[in-house]
Amino acid sequence: MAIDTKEIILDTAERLFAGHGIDAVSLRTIISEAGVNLAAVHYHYGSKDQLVKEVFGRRIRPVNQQRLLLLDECEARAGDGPLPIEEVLHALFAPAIRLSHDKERGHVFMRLCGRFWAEVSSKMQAEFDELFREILQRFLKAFHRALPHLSPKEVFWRVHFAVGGMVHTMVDSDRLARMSGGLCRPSDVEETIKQMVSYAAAGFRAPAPPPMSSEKPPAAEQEMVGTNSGGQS
Amino acid sequence: MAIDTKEIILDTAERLFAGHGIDAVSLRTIISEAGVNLAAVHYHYGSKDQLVKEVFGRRIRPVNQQRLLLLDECEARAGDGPLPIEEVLHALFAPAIRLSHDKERGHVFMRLCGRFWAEVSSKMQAEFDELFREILQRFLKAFHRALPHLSPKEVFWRVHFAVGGMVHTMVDSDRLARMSGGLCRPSDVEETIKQMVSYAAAGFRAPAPPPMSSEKPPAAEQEMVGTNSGGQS
DNA sequence: GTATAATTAAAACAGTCGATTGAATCAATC
DNA sequence: GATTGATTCAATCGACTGTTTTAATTATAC
Repeated sequence: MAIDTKEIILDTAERLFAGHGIDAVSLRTIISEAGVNLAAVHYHYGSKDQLVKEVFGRRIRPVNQQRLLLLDECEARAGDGPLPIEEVLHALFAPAIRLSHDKERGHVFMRLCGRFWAEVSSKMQAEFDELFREILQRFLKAFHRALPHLSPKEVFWRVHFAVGGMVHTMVDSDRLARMSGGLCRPSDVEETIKQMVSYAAAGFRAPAPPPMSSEKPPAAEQEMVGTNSGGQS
Repeated sequence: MAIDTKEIILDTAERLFAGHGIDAVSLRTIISEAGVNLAAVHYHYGSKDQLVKEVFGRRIRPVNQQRLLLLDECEARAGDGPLPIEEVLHALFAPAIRLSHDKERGHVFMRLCGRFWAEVSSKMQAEFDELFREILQRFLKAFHRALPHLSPKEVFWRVHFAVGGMVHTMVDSDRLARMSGGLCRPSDVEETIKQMVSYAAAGFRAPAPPPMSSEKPPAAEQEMVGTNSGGQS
């Protein structure tokens, strides 16, 4: 009867997971909302965990592909020169944030992704990490190429903060819109991306905080920023 | 025979919530670990929700008090002059992060706080917001005083990103330590605070992104997508 | 038509959940 | 010692969980 039971389950689960969290949504809530039978979930997906994984994987796979694609293009443009930090950050942020308008229910994905990041069961944590390992490695190198004067430690810290801002935007953008009284409009994707890139780029360019006690002499802080191969402004 | 059943429940719940999440930890897990009776939880706290609220409130109240205290001192030092952005950020970050060393189980609180932020039930969301309303208002004004050239919208966005970095550090610092192969040491509180302040201060000082070519007017909001049962409206 | 497989439906499984009960225990006061 | 109030105990409640089973239905091929 239904157009495609399998897909209806996936769509409904995605919407409910995003709205209320994974643990808070039971299979019965999903099948009730979707108008299908309970056994259909296990018939098509085997278990709730696998359903959860598929709900997430369906969205994140194209996102990560596009991230790598944008990074490839960025590296191609840069040639042997340094990578513009804004472009690297844009390649990291834009595919995830932009998905919120590519699909009609895209804004659902934003909250969904954040939920997964904070709520995924420890059993699935390993698979979850694996989904992002390649992305992390590629972008770590890219950030190092963009800001060679930063030590690997600083790069790790700042990637961490950048991801934090991204995840927080995905999970909590509703609160931002509410608290700002509508001044900030997270539903405006391109504006959101610009804000994220602008803030994170400045954060990445911040001078490294002075070492606490040992190691790392400040050395000559000769900034290599300012001359790149591209003529764009 | 226990020293203080009420407190043992609180401590155990805090530790388990921080480690596995709120929904994932049942009262029976808590009372089993704490060595108390199940009814004791309801006797002392009434319900799981209230236990959750107390677990969080016990830690966050002194943190927010100290935040306001540090902000007061910062404002007193500044007199009528502008507030140093680093000091404002320090007042926001340090009490929460530093708690991780004030108490033995402090690092537990960091993960706990992040869990609450992302996982608190929608029913408790209002009370949760209320806990931070005063803090938000005070710090919004402080940030505006520190960087008067920023529009309120920019301030909101950047507070959002700063909080995101903080929350992410609380939730996911384990992953940072693991992924960086020990290069980053989130257990080093002062170093962590320095990294956070350095990154966020630069982000706050970033030039505002140029306004979009076509500033979206708040025209027609996007309607709910999906098939509904033809409800006329 | 029947045979065969894919899919859906209804019911029950075994387990956990938060919450409640009423009796048992304890400490302090009279 | 008896009384009172606070606390803890074991047992149980009804509801809900993910999962499985078995039967009915549908679609497709013979």
